[in-house]
Amino acid sequence: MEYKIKSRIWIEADGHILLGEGRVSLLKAIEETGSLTKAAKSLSMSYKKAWSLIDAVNSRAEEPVITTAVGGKSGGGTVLTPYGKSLVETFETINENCWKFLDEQISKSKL
Amino acid sequence: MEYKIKSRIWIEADGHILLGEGRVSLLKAIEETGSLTKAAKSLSMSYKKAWSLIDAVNSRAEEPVITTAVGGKSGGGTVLTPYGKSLVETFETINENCWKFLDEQISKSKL
DNA sequence: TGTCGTTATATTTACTAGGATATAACGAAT
DNA sequence: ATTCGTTATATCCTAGTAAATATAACGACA
Repeated sequence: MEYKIKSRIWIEADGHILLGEGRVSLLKAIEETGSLTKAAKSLSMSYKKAWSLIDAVNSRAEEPVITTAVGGKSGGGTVLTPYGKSLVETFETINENCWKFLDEQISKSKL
Repeated sequence: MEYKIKSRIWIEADGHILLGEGRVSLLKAIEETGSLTKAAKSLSMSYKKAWSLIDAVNSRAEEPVITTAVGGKSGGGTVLTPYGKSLVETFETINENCWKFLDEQISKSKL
């Protein structure tokens, strides 16, 4: 029986949560599908929840994270801005670095 | 407006959570008060919740984390075992190291 | 102009984690 | 024997969160 160490990180802006693991996977799903509806479905998440998450991110981020289009032949869609992509990218690198760091820490410890 | 990075870590045993921030503060409160009832009160936590948390820790840890006494003049009490103390200590050091590490990471990033 | 799939939002329903409450057992001291 | 404060556990009940449902607005295209 071994102990394992886990972590969750998130980025805060102005005391409110801006970006966590859930929101990052949603943003990535948006990038892949080009639509908030499809992204929500691909994560088995209700549209409402997905929309609230994205709304929270957008209202706290220094720049918009997505651009939305309403209407048109395809009904519209949602795409990530370059700024949104860079947010996702730095989050994921820091997150992976954190995991590695913690694994080192636990193996150094007496447990 | 600045972004800050936060984290929560926890230790798992056998796929189940063993120790997180909440359980650690409870263990510390037990160490200070010598009683599960008083520890729960000092954290404004119901006895039931405190007991369930401690029970979960005890059932997953490799060695007992507390010893309990029932009855007697003072009604009984709960004290941390040396193993419990060492768990708390290593958790807290790793946690603080993690915070420092993440602060470095975010300041290195482009955000 | 009517259709379509999307964004956007409100409202109602269901679920579940936690709080409140009650009670038993225990044993040292008086 | 009685008292006392604690551990330990069961049951009920509430509140806050998430899901389900409904509906409006939009605009390119046929």
